[in-house]
Amino acid sequence: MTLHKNIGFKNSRKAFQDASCVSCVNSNCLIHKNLENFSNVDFVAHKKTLKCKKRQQFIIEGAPVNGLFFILKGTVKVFRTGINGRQQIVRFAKEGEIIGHRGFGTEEYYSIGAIALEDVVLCYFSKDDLQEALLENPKFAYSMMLFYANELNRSESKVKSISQMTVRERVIDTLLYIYRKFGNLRGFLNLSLSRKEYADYAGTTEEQVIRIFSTLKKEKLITAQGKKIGITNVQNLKNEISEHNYFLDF
Amino acid sequence: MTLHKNIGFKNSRKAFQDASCVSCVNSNCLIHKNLENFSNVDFVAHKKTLKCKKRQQFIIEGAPVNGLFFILKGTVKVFRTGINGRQQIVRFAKEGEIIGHRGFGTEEYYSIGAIALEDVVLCYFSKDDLQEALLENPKFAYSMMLFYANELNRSESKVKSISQMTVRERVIDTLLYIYRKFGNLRGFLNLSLSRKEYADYAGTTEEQVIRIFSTLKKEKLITAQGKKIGITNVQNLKNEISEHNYFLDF
DNA sequence: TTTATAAGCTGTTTTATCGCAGTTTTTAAT
DNA sequence: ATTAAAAACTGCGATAAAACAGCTTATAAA
Repeated sequence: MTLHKNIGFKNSRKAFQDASCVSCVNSNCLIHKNLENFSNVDFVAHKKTLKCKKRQQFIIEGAPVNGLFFILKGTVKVFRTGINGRQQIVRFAKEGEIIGHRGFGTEEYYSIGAIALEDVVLCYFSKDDLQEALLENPKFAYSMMLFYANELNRSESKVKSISQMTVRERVIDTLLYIYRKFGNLRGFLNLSLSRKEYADYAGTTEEQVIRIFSTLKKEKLITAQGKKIGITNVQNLKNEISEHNYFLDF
Repeated sequence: MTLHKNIGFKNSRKAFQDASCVSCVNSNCLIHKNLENFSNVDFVAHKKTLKCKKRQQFIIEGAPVNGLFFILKGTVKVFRTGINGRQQIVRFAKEGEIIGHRGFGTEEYYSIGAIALEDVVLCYFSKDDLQEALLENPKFAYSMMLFYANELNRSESKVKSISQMTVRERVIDTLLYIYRKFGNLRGFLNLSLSRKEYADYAGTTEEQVIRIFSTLKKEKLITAQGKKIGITNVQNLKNEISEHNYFLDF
């Protein structure tokens, strides 16, 4: 029953899609890592690839959960909307990462929205296909479990940060988070964000971020040319928040 | 190889311990729920049961992770220590719940501490045994994955709360959390906490909690006799935080 | 019963952060 | 190149929350 799907290329389209996971550049993608363990090749064959233009929102808060996205290429902003429309940015995600997993538990509806920060290519797996794959492949399920466990640690670490750090410390923490995750490009952080977006991640206001940025500039801790932010000395910034045993969250 | 372990009671102690999971009163325990799927009975046989006196700390922050605890009986406080020893209470846990799972990912060390709020009985499973059980039992791994997914939703909901709610709202949120999780006993919340503990959960100070409690008393929203807190009208309290689409976290 | 210690309470002061308003600069569109 | 619109910036007043200090009431120990 399953054998004839593995051999030959009668269905060339399916064969190509299989290959697209096998030869995927995102070697840290959980699907890619567990490919050899899937007895049912259909799982990967069923995946859909979709493209999003910059600024396009592909997950709407409150929409029913049908499946899960893996980023093949590009950068994504994940957020929730709070009181009086105030936005809380949950995280920034890049290629290889999973989006929409928060709704995969007992949740019927997405608790987050997701928007493309630049042109993005996404791999989409339906909830049913994923569930089937998880239940037949314990290694995959175990990998996913560990993934969630790490996300949980990250999130609870952020609870502590927000409730114990000052605004200045949270802004610095955000800068370091962007630096760890997206690195540098020609002396500037390799992800351009507005002051408002920094604020929405750090849990403060645009004005505070502007104020703190200009102070940090005076203190020669960062450089700024419009949206381009450069960290002069990473260690100096780290030192300021070292008491809050800061957590590496990629 | 495995058969002789199932039949007969040569090792009566082991047989008793197997039974203790089969006939466990915590029907929502993930081990209990997945018992029929474990091919290797040793897993449950290896579990250790331990008792903790009130106020005893059984997980120390920073200690290496060796395994995972399930609460058989009693109530537990889970916390982290922040700057200048300030305590952040992560959650309160009761029978059937898992403790120490935050360290089960790639974490080598517990990122939290756990202390018994009353006399507690714990079931302990080693990390190795659990890993083995998870990798041979996809249903169990899937259950654990969903458990983590829900914990993640809870935690990220808390990030939003803390960064967008006022202190008064957070204190009310905490009261409702205790009510949902531990219910009422003769008109009072069925878990006695100090004002300091309310503060450490809500992310504020003891004085604030005291002030807000006395205001809520004047407003006839709660009653208080020392540590015993009674919620007069649950709906009225809920209404105050309804804008923050509040999340049911048991 | 007395004493000690912790927990609860309240008024005042201090501080951090927010929100507003007005200005300048940058970016994008025509 | 010109214009419009958005983003960045700054000062100032308002405010929520924290920190401090002193006092009272429980709770536990001697």
